[in-house]
Amino acid sequence: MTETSVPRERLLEVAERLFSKHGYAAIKLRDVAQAAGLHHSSLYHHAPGGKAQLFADAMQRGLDRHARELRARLDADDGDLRAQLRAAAGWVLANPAGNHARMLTTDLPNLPPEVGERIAVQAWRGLVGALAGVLRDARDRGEIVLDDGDTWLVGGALLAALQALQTADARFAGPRPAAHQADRLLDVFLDGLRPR
Amino acid sequence: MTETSVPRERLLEVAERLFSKHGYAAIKLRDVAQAAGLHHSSLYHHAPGGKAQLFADAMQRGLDRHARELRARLDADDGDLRAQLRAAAGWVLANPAGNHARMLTTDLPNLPPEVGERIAVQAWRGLVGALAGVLRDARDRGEIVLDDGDTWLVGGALLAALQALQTADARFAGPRPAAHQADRLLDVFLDGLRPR
DNA sequence: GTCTATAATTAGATAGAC
DNA sequence: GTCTATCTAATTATAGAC
Repeated sequence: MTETSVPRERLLEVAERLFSKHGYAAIKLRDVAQAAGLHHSSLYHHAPGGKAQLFADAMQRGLDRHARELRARLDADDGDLRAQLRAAAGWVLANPAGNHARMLTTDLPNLPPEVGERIAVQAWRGLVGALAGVLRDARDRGEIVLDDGDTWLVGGALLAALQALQTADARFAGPRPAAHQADRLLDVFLDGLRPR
Repeated sequence: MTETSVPRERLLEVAERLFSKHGYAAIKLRDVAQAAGLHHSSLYHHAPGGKAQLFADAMQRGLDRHARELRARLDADDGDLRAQLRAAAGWVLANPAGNHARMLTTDLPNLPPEVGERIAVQAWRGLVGALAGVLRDARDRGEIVLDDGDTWLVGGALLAALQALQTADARFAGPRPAAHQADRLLDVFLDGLRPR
């Protein structure tokens, strides 16, 4: 049983960063190879299936790590929904290149359908599913009111809104730090816009 | 004063549809030309600056139309925030290829900085700004509570959440129609998750 | 595991006829 | 305004030496 190769790990890490930031079509194999300190022909040793397989392997590895990191943050603040959502927001804002909507709609169609489908499910379960889980727990504790059929809907909306905030931050955010805006966003989700 | 050329309009319409759906890097000039019924070399007559200019012209034209359509829907349901937001949701769900976050983060960096910046501002003003406007109006009518500095934040979150819903719909939505889920999402924005 | 060399194809772009 | 023809460079991929 061989250990996981170190160069392969570094290659996948580099590939994940580039593909996540710029998208599948924009990144060329030479870009990945140069960033990893390899000749582009060497990539075919690690990913015999070529660009599509390299992308799939890199994204699977990245999504797995993302899900673990998010889960860890959510579990660390157990018992209070607001603290959990704030932890989730912190995670999103700390991850520079997160654009899972683009991955789903624009990148995955470049892969064989079964592979793309598996990655889409992995992304959805690991990220939206984790948020849906804490929402369900809070509902069970009586903190919030939420139908079982809507936990994924609200979890997805939360993730999308936070990633949009992260995207917009550099260009359009006001003078206040992103973390403060995320807090304000959580206020809206928890208390609503209408006066109480 | 010449009238706007018809073939040019159709070309821009086709280009906007393809670029919006698949992104700048994935669409080749030959794809656009074929869909428009032209030889790819003919594109340089309409966009002498090549692919980047064709993309910029197409997106500017598309964003202008989007802003007008959204504005029309918002103005049609004047006087009630919920009806206005429902109209906005209907517009988002009716537009198959909307992924403005990807355009901002992944597509625009392929353009000259000034051009990309102008399009980014146009997108933000026309879409998020329109939503921020109806939020501000509702605030002034006393329907909701919202700081002036947060109208754009909440407008952006609304747009992102609705587009994410549209994205997720085909693959992960439950049995209920997207319009119903959009309604439920508006409930959360208006009333919050916490019990009242 | 990595490289050199090379093939095969694709893509953006230009010149010039009609 | 559109086409044919052509060019140049980039891109994915493979074969085989080390």
